[in-house]
Parts: sequence; structure tokens; C-alpha cells
Amino acid sequence: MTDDSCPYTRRFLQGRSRDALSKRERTLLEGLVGTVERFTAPHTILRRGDVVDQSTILIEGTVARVIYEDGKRHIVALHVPGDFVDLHAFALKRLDHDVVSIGSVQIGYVPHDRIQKVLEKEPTLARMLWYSTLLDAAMHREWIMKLEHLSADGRLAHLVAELWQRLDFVDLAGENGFSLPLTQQELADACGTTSIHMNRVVKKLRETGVVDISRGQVTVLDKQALKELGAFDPAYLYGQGPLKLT
Amino acid sequence: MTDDSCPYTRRFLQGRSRDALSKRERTLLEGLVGTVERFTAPHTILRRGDVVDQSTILIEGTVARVIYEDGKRHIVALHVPGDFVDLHAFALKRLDHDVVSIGSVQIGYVPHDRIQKVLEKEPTLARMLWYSTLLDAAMHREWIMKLEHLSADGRLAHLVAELWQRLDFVDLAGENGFSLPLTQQELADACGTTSIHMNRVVKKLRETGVVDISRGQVTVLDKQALKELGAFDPAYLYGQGPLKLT
DNA sequence: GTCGACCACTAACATAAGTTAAGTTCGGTG
DNA sequence: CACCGAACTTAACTTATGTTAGTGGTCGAC
Repeated sequence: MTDDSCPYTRRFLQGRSRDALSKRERTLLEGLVGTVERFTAPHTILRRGDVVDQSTILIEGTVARVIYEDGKRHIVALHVPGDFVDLHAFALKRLDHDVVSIGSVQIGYVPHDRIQKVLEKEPTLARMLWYSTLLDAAMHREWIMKLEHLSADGRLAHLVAELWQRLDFVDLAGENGFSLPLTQQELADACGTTSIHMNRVVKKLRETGVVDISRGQVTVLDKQALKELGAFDPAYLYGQGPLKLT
Repeated sequence: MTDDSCPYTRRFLQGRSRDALSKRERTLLEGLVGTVERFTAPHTILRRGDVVDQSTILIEGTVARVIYEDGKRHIVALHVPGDFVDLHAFALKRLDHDVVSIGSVQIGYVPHDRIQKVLEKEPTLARMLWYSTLLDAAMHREWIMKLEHLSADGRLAHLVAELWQRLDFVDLAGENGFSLPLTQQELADACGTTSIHMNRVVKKLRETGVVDISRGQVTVLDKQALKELGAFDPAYLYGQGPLKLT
């Protein structure tokens, strides 16, 4: 990825917006971002039920979408830089989940009236926005499959494999791993288990030489084993090939 | 719901498209459906990986979206009449799951070039289509929460409560329940458990007077208990109030 | 009518995961 | 340097769920 484009949006759509959009459209995309904000400590950016008139694009760091139920926190989605975290709020207006920052993050806010203008006048860009929410849904479906099918070790392996792939799309993955500021409690919340059991699983995957997760750093020890354990097939990320526009 | 509108589309968007669309737009919506097909036996309508040039709207009956993994079937979504089952295929082109009929169904096919025309010329209708896929994603998120948070009885209770509510939106729910052609194996596939365990759960919910599921018929015995067991709050279905358009 | 297929149902046993209750490491702060 | 809280770690025990192996019922095909 070259950096001839805006730092706020160049990672949009898995970094593929460069290929799919004209120079003019990219400029328009960049113009969507209004204010930019940084949080250095964990912060609840938006709450379930909030009625919003802007959406959030993640520029740097990690944010989670969470649903609290019965006093417990459930992570229903994780985002990497370039993700339009709550674009769905443009049409749905009301949020069905919280949006929380993890570690240090930088986010951009996109006012809904600017999105409205894009919808009216820029069909290609509008299509990209729709596409982005559909990718989100495809990831949701994969998570449902993972939760229905896999036991805790598989779920963690799948999560690691997915994040590694998604970070790789936007040039943020390392050769042997990536940095991940999630605590074991948060990994548990994303895998539908408890922190105690997640600790067992993390230990097991480390000892069996699959992946080492410690001090905010993920080191993949056996890529093949990781994929198999997590039943990971990246097809659902629709990452191969150019974005098709018809 | 009056039946002054097309039988193919009058249940679209939880039956609320009547309120949100003009007469002209409703006529356009009806015109989207090309061919109509009926399957009386279980049938795989579309397969994962298929590249499609039309999308499917469910007119009557039940269809499921399933992902096979490691020889096991996982239901990642269930649809009621009025649902646009695979509208996402318009933008994504390739399916990340199978679409299968359950029991007897009637479906309509919408050619993608007609959707393309709507996008170019009918911003309100286009917005409705986007909205429909966003509702889908919201349900996915709720399923993720349910799978992460609830044990098998809660998952079944949640599933029953959700389907009852969704069928009620389109005037297909009864006073005390609804008909549901899912086998215990299929209920298990939708709740991420085994048919043996699902049988235990069905029996338990029947004996504790929560809900009776037998011979394709769901009879809710204790509405309040059902909602509590399933941690069901219908807010995520965005069913209240008129569709907001800006 | 009988056969086979599919579905509902049950029992006995094995295992993954939740719960409770610690203790330990580690980074930051006074 | 000592303390504190948060994250991590472990152990012992309980429970939910998976697995294997079956039984019986219903219904349609032949």
C-alpha cells in the first residue's frame, strides 16, 4: 500500500479501495472524515441505544463492539484500522451494541449528512459503503459458525487467524504474528468462554507449539496447525482479487 | 396488513415497507421479482461459492442459511416470509454459505440488473434494500451474543422468541405459538449443539411449562419465562415505529 | 402389508467448560 | 523501595454437553 492517499481512509475496505475507486472518488472518501479523536485509555465511545448522526471509522488501534447481558460482556465484533465500525448506524439510527476502544486508538467521525450526499450523487462510492457493511455481516456469520462448531481452543485459533489475515490486508501484520492489546478476559469475551478457561487454552496452544499469546503480542508458531485448529478458510473475507462493481 | 399489495413483497422489511414507501415505489418493488419457484421437499437452492446474478426473496415457508464444516451442518440464519435471503450476493457476488429450503417453500428470484437500476434511480428504495441487509447483520450479532452467553436451553428459548416475534411482524404468528417445520436436529444446528442434547432441552422446556415444540408446532406456555430464559429483548429487530429515512 | 428411512427419544459414559477460591507476576505510583 | 491493582495462573470440584449405542414410532414406497 502506497501512502499517496489519506491516512484516515487508505485502509478502508481491506486496503482495496485504491484499486476500486478513481482518484476523484478517493478524494471524496477522504473528505467524509470530519473530526478525528484519540483515546489512550479504554473508553466507551458509543452506547447501545444511542441515536447517532455520525459514524466511526477506525484509523489506528483496536475497537470492539460489545453487548452486555446479565452483567457479562460479550464481544460481537473486533475491528482493525480501516474498518467502518458503525456505518450501519447511518440507516438504523439506533445502536444495538456498545463501541469500546481497546488500548490506544485513533478514530474519525463521519457526519451522516455527508454519507447522505454520497448516496445521492456517488453510486460507486455508495456501493463501496454498502459492500463494507456486507463484509461485516459475512464476518458475523463466520463467527456464528465458529461459535456453533468449535470448542474453545478452535475459537481462539480462529480468532487469531482471522485477525492476522485482516491485519495483513492492511499491511499491519508481521511475518510471524502481530500485536494484540487484548487481555485474556477480552479474548474470553470474544470466544464465548471464561477467563479461567481462556487461560487454560492460551497455555495449551503455547505448549503445543501452535501460537504464543503474551504481553500483547501474538507469535504464530505453526501456521498450518493454527488454520486447522480454527477451521479457518479466509474465503469469507472476500479478500482475493479486485473489487467487482457489477 | 392489508393485501392491496403484491403477495411477493408485501411482507418485505417486517411488513413495514407499506408505511415507508410510496405507491409508486411499492409498484417498483413488486416489479423486482422475476420468476417464482416452489419446492415441496428440502432442497439446496444455492451453494457456497456460487457466483450468482440474482437474489432470492422468501415468499412462503422457511429457508436456512447454512455453513458446512467438518461434515457438520451449521445454521447461521433462518428466514421468514418477506426476507430478502441473499441480497448481499448482489454486491458480494459470491456466496459464503448455502441456502436451503426447509419444508415447503415458495421463493422469488430478483435479477441483479433490476437491483442495479433501483440503485441508480431510486434512492429511497435503495436505502430500503441496504436497510434490509443491515437488519440481517443486527440479527447475526444477536445470535453471536446468544451463542456466547447462553446455555442450550437459553439458546432454544431465544430462537423461539425471535421467530415468534419475526413471524408476528408479518402476521404469521398465532396467539399462542406458530408452526415451525424444523426437526430437532435442525434446531440443534441453529443452537450449536447436538440433536441428543437438543432433545433433552426440548423435553425440559416442555416439562417446566415454558414452551412445547412438537409435530412442527411451537406452543408457548409461559411467554415471560421464555423471554427471560432466552434473554430476549426485541430491540435488535428494530421493529418499533416507522422506518426512518434520514 | 412390509420394508426402509427418518425422526423422536433414552441411557451410560466421557470430556469440555464453568465455578470458586486461591496465589503469583508485573507495571505503575507514592 | 514498598505498595497496589490488574492481569495472569493454578487447583479442586461441579455441571453442561458431547459421544456412542441403542429403542420405538411414523410414514411413504413398493
